[in-house]
Amino acid sequence: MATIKDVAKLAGVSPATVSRVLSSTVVVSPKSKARIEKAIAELDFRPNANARALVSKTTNTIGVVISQLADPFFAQMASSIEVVAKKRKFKVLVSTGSLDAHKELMAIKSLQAQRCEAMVVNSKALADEVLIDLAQRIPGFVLINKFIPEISQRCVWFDNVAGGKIMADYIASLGHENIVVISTKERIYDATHRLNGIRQSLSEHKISLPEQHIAHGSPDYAGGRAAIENLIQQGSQFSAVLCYNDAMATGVISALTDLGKRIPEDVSIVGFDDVLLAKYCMPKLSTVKYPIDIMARKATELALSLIAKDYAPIENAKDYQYKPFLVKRESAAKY
Amino acid sequence: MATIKDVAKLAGVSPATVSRVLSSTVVVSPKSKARIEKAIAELDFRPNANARALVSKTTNTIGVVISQLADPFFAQMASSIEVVAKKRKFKVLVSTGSLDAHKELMAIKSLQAQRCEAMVVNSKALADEVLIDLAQRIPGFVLINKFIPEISQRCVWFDNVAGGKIMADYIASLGHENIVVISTKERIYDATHRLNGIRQSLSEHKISLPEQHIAHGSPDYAGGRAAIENLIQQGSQFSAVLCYNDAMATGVISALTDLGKRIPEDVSIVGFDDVLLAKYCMPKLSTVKYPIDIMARKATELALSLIAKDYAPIENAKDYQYKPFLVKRESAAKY
DNA sequence: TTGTTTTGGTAAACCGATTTCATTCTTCTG
DNA sequence: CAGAAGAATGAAATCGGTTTACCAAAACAA
Repeated sequence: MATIKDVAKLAGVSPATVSRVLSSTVVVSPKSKARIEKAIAELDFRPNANARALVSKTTNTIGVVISQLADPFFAQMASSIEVVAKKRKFKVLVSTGSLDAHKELMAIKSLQAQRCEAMVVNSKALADEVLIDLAQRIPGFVLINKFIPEISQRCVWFDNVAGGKIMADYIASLGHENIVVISTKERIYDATHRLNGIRQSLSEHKISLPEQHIAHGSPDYAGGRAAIENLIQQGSQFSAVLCYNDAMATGVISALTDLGKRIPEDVSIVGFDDVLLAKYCMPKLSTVKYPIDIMARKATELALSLIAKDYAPIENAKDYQYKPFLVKRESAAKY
Repeated sequence: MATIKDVAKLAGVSPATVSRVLSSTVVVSPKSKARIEKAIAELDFRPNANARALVSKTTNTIGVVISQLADPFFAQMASSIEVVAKKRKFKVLVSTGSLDAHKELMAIKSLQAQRCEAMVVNSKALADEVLIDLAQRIPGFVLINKFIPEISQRCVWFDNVAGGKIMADYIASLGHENIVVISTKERIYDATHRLNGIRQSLSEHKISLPEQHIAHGSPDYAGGRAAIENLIQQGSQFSAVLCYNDAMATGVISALTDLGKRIPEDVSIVGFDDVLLAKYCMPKLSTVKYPIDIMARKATELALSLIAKDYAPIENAKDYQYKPFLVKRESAAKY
């Protein structure tokens, strides 16, 4: 691939002049400019981004850390980040961290080695102290799924407790009293927060939630199926199922319809997240909205603004909390 | 951030020696090595990937070009690429090209500027000649959704015609004779190929497919709904619907159930792709499998092997064609 | 002891851009 | 027309690593 020197030679000028027309900061005589542009086109010259990064000390790159891309929820997140980044002429480096603290840290360090100036990270496994340390080291570091007081201005987060409350409030308001919860152990923060919200709401409504009414599974279709089947096998009676997420809810629906139950006539089901799936499945899923697209956009803008030269920390250091809301569709009905 | 010189100074050696312990190619005396490693840890030194790329002329980066990340189909593709790349210690740069030829080209050029050595591209809009030219310029360039004879060894592709045939054969074998097709104009290659396959199959079965039995829409839930509603409004009679993809099929299901039709008792529906959704929706979608995960893995391995120093073009230059197969679930039944 | 290897390490060039500083060439002013 | 001011350009330093060529000290052989 041609270098700036090749272009300079072909155009009969010095590399400095070529650089000038590339950045168009200083005036270059029209005739040199024309010759240089011709040479650039002729050689299909494309300035080496690495060389540029080295001298300018900026890469225009944003790093994204998520546990996995295939999950529609994370795909939506990555997509929103990419859209905002592209608008600001930033490139997007994606790195997955699975659910392992070490891998997550490696993913972040790799992005650091690339000199990504901004990072949006969804950390499932790293300890708060590590994240705090990272945030202090990396100017454009933004967390997208949790709130840590020490770095509150870097946190775009979702109120999972409120989400749990909303789903339980809803199902209680429909008159259900025998409720089971399908949770997960894989996304421990989110899951326990949601569960706490559910517990809080149910105790307010004087509805009991015995431990054996809580089942766990992987946070997907199969996990939902398995968990509800377990519950049924051990003889639990229920008229409503509160699920950790929409994918699990579809698993529950499928398991229950296989058993001849009608939804929502026999059993009401509430999901969580409101991914595309929720709108498409049958019956359409009543669920709790997790506005991940808006949050991801916000997180990206925040990360990008943190590294802007004119950035000044906001006086009333606030965090960016997003609230859930109920999306009523067809999977839940009066008892 | 600390540089190699800082480390060298702290450890009391020259940068060259530090570089040696980093790459561990040459032996360094145990005591210098220990001091250097201590200095690296102390300074939290992370070698600048851009500087490395500049001198070593390799970035260990693979670029991914897709039209959009949010679509589960593409998310799966990106995910599979990322998994293989990570295994080979490659970073992943994602760039979306929408459906616009110019934007696609810009996306690719941006990846070139980054000096990505490998690229997996799903091109919806670029002309074949442009792609051929690109493939010849970029050693690790692999196309993932189309076959171009001139660069057949760089094409990982899917036989859409066969896919169309399979779905039509299936529906014909079930005894349906009044068939409508929900297609799209947005993904013109895939769509026309699938349609050709359908036409071929139906004519073999002596089933007619009048033009007014083909409706178009955006390749998603809403597009499927709109298209089938159009068809109904203009009075088409049918017992089976062949859809461009699963998302459209769910739209069709939803529109038809809203009208009181039962699926598959009243109308049979066949989707395409077999994304997660197909398994989750109700009724579960009978569909044609597009093994995008396997294909994406293959494409990535191909791209990576193309740039390996020991790469030798395969003698019997072959392409990498993948075949569809039918996934029978619940949305189609005997007429 | 002297000569030859081997080992461990350094200095300096280089990768491909940007940028500062100096220089040359114009053009304008008095 | 001399001199000053301004416009256009080039030479060279720099960014942070890697690598080559080379050197000194230690180890070994004769």
